[in-house]
Amino acid sequence: MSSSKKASPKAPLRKAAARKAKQSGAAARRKSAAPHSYHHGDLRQALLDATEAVLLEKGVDGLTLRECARRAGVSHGAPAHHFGDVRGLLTAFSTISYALLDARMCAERSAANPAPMDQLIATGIAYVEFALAHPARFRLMFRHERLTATPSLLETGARSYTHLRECIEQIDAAEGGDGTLLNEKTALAWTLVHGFATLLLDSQGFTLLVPPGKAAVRGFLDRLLHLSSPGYRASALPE
Amino acid sequence: MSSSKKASPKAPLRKAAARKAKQSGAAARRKSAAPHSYHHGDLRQALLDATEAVLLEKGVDGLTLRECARRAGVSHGAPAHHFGDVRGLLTAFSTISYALLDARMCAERSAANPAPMDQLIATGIAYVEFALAHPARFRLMFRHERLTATPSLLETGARSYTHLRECIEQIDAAEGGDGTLLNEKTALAWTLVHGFATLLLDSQGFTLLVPPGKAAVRGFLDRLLHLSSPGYRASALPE
DNA sequence: GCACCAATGTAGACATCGACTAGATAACGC
DNA sequence: GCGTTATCTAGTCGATGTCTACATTGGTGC
Repeated sequence: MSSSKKASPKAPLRKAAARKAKQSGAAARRKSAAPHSYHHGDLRQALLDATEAVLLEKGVDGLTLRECARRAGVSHGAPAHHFGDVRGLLTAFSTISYALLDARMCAERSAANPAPMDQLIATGIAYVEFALAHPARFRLMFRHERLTATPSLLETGARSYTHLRECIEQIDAAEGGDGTLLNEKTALAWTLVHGFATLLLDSQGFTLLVPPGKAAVRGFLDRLLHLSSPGYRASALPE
Repeated sequence: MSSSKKASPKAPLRKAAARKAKQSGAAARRKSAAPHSYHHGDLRQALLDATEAVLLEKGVDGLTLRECARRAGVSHGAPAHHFGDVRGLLTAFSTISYALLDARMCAERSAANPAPMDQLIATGIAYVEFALAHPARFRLMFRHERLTATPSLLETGARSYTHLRECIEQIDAAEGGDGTLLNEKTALAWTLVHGFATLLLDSQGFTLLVPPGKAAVRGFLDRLLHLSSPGYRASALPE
């Protein structure tokens, strides 16, 4: 609080609340060493961090631009210089979220058995577990009314489809398929993982059907995805 | 406009906009024959009608209590007497929407072949076609942050699950099943129809995979649901 | 060094929103 | 008729998104 800087007549509102959130992180990120400089230093990232926090606490509908600005310790007008309007902030946040989902899928596929079906299972599990780990993030990613379809959003958003498509094609090739019905099979796999994730998040009735626990959810989805792959039909259900 | 009633000093704002929306309908619904009575007569229904119109035009996020009041031709505070707050209005609207979905499912099942699998197909098609016919309605039904979990909402909302469950049980019985895995099978069918409907509404990438046209969508979903029913696996995919 | 400029942040204004309140009006039971 | 209750109006409040004018800063060119 003992600032060596000159006392501004307007007394900028860089309050304690700003550093309370990400004390060392946000402060260290600033270009200038002064703790109360007029310029934030990395407001863009601070606003994205605040968005994540607000999204966690209050959901998509509870998020406001002014609240994010408050948490970042800046005035309510500051975000406009980085994101334009609230749609810009949410679009940037969604783009990052899609990239996180892509990274999660890549990691799960790398860790999984290279067999085509195991790759599909890993991809689907990554999709569902991402949704369960980041519910508000996942919901926002499909709220087009509050997003702007920028090229980078569309490109990043298409990657999850690409992962599924690759797995389906590998399965088809491994089974000696002729490449027909790839659209249908991809749509089926996508429908399964998306419907599963969405219902787990948004339908309490559905969760009663699915055994609780992460491992059980994995097993359940595993069975669903096996069902959706023709080559594995015979061993899909024990009945 | 030539009102026989005494001129109120406060000049109520029952403007032309009110009757422009549902001229004969709303006016005829009023208990009193006076076109400009202080009391609306059926404001509750008029607000629900306005909600549907706004939902169609501007989506769930664009819906405003004051806008609904304007379209119904009443002051912004009037809706509170019928729905409490905006959550009350949306909850009532969602409850009606769930009832419409239930009615649609009942109708499709009645019109379909009584064979268990055909019953499931009909139910699933009703689910998806309802979502496509009433996108904003369908999206609102799963936006729990803006709804209140009233008993009637929960009860009405559970009916679509009941339909699916009944079909799955019938299929299991027809196949001489032992009743095991009913939860899994119901979850699978629900996942399919919900994921399919949700992706068709919220993912432009997904729609590219599905052949356009109502009949094609029906056929596509038909195949997906056949896939999900073990007894029909052998004839599911031509490959 | 230094003046200038674009980027960044502050502060205030405005229209609109949801919610609340007090009071006006109408409908209904007695 | 009369009182009670339901319904509706109008005003208010705090909060929000967006816009504008202005302040501050860091860097660029000279």
